[in-house]
Amino acid sequence: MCNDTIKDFIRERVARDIREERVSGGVVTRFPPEPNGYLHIGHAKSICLNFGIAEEFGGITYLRFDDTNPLSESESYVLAIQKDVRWLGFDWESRLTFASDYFPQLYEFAEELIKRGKAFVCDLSFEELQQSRGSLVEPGTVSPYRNREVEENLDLFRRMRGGEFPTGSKTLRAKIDMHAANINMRDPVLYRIIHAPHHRTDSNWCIYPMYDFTHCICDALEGVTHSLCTLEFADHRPLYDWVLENININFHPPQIEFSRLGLEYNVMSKRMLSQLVEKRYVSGWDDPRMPTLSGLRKRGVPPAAIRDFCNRVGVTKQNNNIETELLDFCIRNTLERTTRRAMAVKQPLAIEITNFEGDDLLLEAPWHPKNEELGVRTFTFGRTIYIDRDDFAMSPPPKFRRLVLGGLVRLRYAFIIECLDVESDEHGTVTKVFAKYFPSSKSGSDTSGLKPKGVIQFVAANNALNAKIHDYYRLFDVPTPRREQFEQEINPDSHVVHHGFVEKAVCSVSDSPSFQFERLGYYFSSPDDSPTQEHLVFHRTVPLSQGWKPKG
RNA sequence: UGGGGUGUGGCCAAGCGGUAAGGCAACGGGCUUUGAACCCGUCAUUCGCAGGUUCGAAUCCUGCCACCCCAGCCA
Repeated sequence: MCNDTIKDFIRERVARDIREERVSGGVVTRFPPEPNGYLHIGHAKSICLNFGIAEEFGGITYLRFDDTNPLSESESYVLAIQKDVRWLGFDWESRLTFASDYFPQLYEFAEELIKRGKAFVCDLSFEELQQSRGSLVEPGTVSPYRNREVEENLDLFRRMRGGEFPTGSKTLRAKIDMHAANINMRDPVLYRIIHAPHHRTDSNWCIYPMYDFTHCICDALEGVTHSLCTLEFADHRPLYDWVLENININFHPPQIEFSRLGLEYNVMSKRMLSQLVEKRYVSGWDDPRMPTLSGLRKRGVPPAAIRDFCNRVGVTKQNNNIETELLDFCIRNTLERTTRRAMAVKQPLAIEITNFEGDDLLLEAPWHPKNEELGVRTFTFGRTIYIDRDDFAMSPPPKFRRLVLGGLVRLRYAFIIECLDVESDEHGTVTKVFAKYFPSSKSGSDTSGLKPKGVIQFVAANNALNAKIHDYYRLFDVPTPRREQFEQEINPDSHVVHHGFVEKAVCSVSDSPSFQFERLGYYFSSPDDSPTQEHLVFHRTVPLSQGWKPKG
């Protein structure tokens, strides 16, 4: 974690507001997700910002669901989102709210607007409204219903609420300016008719308020001192302010925008993410390749790593596309000190130790090379052992420091071996290696005087447990997948499964699902995976950083 | 041809008129029974471009250029 005091333009603003006594009752922020999808790492940036600021300045944060559209929202998302926020490490305590909690008040404010002649009921169809809105360069045209009397508007609006009109047949619109350069100000829709049950209010309502009308009022009612949102809402700020200025409400939060998080080789749009799920490119919202919080969790990414990441990327208004290396760094950095080491082979290659006779030897190694508190584990060495295919080469590339025919290598925490011979199949693929070991070279008490160039991990046949090892790679082939063709840019090799072995000792650990398989990476045994008799299951959280790449 | 936002090294990002922080990546070296971790060191004469103001500009002014967002009864 970086311990430096975080500083960005929003925190500076908050600090200044406090200093100049503009926030009398303490800082209040909110995280306002719509329950129509799962949270992703971009949301984490917003969560860390909102909850982080409240923590730092002694304030409070609401978790408020922006549930004004019953057509796309549901209870299951509400639950999933709460789980993710909690997992990330934040607590809203008693401050769980829903925009739908405020439907009665919102309705009253709408009537107030009508009574003040600031809103009218419009009968324009969807297409007509779209037509009359104008374009980016042409002003809109005024609705023929704009001049209805207050009484008529009130009557119509009440009947809309009463369920007299079909879905989509009428809207309540703000009376602002059809000539406004900002399209959001061209008499925007405030309420629409939707005859559909809502996950919280069931069928109590058939009219639902729009985001622009709802969000600012909810912020004000909750006393939000700093309403933080992403840049695409900057154009909505004049409307946010207009609504609050035209109703009788005694609080007016400032809206402050920052840029959303971009992560290379990923997509962050809810639409694209749900496409990946629906079209089965991934196994679900929690697929370990997804940038969702549930996906990251399933991959074994610790929440602290995500928080660290969010703090490191900063908060500005610049468009950004963060390299995945930074996230990987944060993950390794938080896992490094506390994660047990173990040995595993992904693609087993058998070695017969020709000069080994009798029962396996019992050996010992620390769970962590530096953190002694983690203690030690035992494992065995015997006549048959497995190493990774990658750690043996008949024709090694330059600077290869592993096992070669006639060469020496150190088996991690065990002995030095020398490769004597190999056995190959008809394709020339090595199927078995014959080697001799040097009894005097035992780790910790080596008197052999031999100096092998490299060290590789191994698992003795008698100490091996079957393991299904999932390796994950980037989901996309390109740094910035394009909305129009992202399906063609999916990396077909983003998921590789190996049937390998891990040392038995991993089963004796119950307090942590994460291991660093030495020289391979950090792996995670997900509690979601149903345990089977045949094999253990591990997901690669992140590979180790590579100091040497084969093939140069 | 409208409105809003942004331009500092490969990716982020400080900088708020006094002579370019930091992180990641990369590269070089040390250490090493994980080619990991760890430790050293290198990495912007220059801040989108062009003018101007000033003793002095990434910071102020003017003009240009580039990129992102906006025409849901989505949020």
